[in-house]
Amino acid sequence: MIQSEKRQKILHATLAMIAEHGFHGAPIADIADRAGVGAGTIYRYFATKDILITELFRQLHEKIYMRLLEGYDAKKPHRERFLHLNTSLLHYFVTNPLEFRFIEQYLSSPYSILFWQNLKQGKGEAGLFLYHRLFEEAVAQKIMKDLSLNIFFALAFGPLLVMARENVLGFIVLDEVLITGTIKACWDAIKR
Amino acid sequence: MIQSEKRQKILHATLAMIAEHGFHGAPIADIADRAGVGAGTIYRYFATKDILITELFRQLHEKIYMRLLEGYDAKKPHRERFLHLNTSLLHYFVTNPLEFRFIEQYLSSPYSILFWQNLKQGKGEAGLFLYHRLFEEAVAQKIMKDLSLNIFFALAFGPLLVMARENVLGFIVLDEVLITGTIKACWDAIKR
Amino acid sequence: MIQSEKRQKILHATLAMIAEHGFHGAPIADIADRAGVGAGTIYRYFATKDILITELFRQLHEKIYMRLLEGYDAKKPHRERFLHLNTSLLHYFVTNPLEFRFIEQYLSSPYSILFWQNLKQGKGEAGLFLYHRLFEEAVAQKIMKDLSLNIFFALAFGPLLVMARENVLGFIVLDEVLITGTIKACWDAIKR
Amino acid sequence: MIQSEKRQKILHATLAMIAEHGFHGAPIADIADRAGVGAGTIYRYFATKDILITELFRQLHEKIYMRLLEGYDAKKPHRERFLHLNTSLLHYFVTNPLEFRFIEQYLSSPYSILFWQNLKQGKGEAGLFLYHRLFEEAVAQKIMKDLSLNIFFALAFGPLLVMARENVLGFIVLDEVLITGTIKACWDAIKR
DNA sequence: GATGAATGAGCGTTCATTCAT
DNA sequence: AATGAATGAACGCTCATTCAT
Repeated sequence: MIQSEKRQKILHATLAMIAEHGFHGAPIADIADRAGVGAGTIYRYFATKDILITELFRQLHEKIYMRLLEGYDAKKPHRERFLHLNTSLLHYFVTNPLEFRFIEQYLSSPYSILFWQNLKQGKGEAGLFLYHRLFEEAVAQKIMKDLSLNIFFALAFGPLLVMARENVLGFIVLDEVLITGTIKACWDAIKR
Repeated sequence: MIQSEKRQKILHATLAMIAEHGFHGAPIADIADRAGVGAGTIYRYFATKDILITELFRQLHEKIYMRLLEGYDAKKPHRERFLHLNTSLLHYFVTNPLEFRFIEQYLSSPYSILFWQNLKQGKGEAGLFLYHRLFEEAVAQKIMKDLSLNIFFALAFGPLLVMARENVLGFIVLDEVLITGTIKACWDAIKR
Repeated sequence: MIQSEKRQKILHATLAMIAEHGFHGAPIADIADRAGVGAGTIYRYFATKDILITELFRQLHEKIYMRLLEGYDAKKPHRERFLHLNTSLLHYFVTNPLEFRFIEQYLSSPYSILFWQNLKQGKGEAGLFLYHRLFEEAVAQKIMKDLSLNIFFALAFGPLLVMARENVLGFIVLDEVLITGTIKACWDAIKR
Repeated sequence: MIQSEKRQKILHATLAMIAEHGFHGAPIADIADRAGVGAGTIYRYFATKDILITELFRQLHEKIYMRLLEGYDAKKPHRERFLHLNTSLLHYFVTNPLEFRFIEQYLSSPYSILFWQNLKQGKGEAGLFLYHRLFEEAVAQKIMKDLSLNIFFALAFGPLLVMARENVLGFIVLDEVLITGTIKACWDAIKR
């Protein structure tokens, strides 16, 4: 097994363990077992458990950002761009429930405070950047309500996160129709 | 100090510790110190740490439900009722940031699985019940879109949770005007 | 309830708890519950738990000694006296299994070291004293083997303790005939 | 140090601590110190303290059984076989006082209930098996008294246990002559 | 005198991290 | 480079003892 493969196995085992059992139920020994490596080996790739977790989040975040960019066309109408982004994101969470469970826990915990701060300071390329531009333009063109960016984020992401959670818990089954329908409703909340 | 006071002190210390430092950073010894009691004392009121945490959530949940009922009038128009509920809730989170931080972490963690299941099975009186009725009526009267309950919950709560988080992290300052404005936008998402 | 009654209740609760659950499984709180008194009350009668246990043993020891004296006639033949003492003792253990369980654990634990030392130094009146005299006389009169006192104790008490244990564990049912028969066999071991 | 050595060091430290200070006075931390290992290390070899103790007893029991078999010849006369077994056992206890102290406490405590039950049900090879056969034959051949097995055990082991205790407490000094003499007296108790 | 709530030292156990192999 | 046995600090929890009522 080459190095980067091993690194990925460790990251994935961490993802699965935390997604399924929470931060509480994910000791390094179990992660190592699940990754098929020795416990000590993990420390050759990640200096501490916290860094492993932070790095896992960073990687997922980047991966999702890349996914959102796929097929995104900054020249299309704002509504269409918005639908594209949110539909992609929700679709991603629905097809990757473990990742969603991890991200959800990460973002709700004190772990994420640094992430949020960096994000708001514009450090690190992020999906938010796309929304940022989209919202600013649309507000200027009076297509969207005259609300602040943070409010738009709330109106745009909030419903999506709750739906992804309901999906992961088995309370709803999200198909393409339902996803599109709901994202359209989100648009209603922000459009003028 | 009378017994129920001490119990409340313990619950509040738990709330504050977990809100500020996460489940990780809240050992019983620290909670006890913060509550001004001995570590052993906590176990006179709560059999295990898990039960303490679960009970804390249950109590907050009940308290918030009561708060939502205040001034709620089932005879008023649906939009007004919706605005009342969501405004009250967001207002509550804004004025009780520690409680929000705790609730957010609790609901994102495996702790909450039981809670969600009970909720969906209608066990325990909950704020959701009010929304339930409200949504069903409004859908029947073609005031709201023809979406499922779970989708409404997502559209109604999602933005609110994100805003409360942004508020607690200091990214936005929510005043009454902003709260009302955003909740009205939420209504746009669900109304026909 | 008068004082001495309460004291007895505490002693009996201690006896029962330790007999049934061992030294491990007998916290003061449980003993207090079983005795029907407050936990603090126990400390008005016994300075520490160790003293309570030691005093319980002392009391049982004295009680049993008194029992052995009943009907004991130093003028009867040695064999008869021996049969009387051992039969009484085994009978006592059979009819008081909790006391036997407690005594057995006490004597096997480091608690008892002091007791043994005192006994050997002749401190405290004890059943052993009767045996002491009996053995010395019988050896002098060539009725018993020419063995040391300690060996006689072993030959006289050893079988009795094992039988009492087998009885308490339900492996044998000891009736009068069996008791007498076995004690007679013990006599065979020590007589010339 | 190889693994099995470390395991043995832990078992021996447990033996010594419990023999000297009782179950009470043998916390894992002290056992670990005495074994020269970290406290956590013990849990790599034994899942719980109870399992450590139970396993220690099991191992001692097996070792002693093996010792009794040494030089045991089922074709020799019953008396000789009996003297061999009991002399070996008492000799073992005299030369291994710590083991005797531990075994004594173990067998008197609630720990041992399971052991007794298994023994009586014939589970696990045990020294008792040898006695079993010996007694049955000797009774059939009218060499021994017509008593039940349990009674024989009492008459055979009882004195031996008391003597071992007196030896360990320093009240008697058992040499070969004394051991043999006493065991012969035990035979008198069971022979016809 | 009697209580039982309160205490905190001390327990058994876990687990992030280290390091000899 | 990789391992996993070893570690011990830190955890959740218990319980003998105290003391305000």
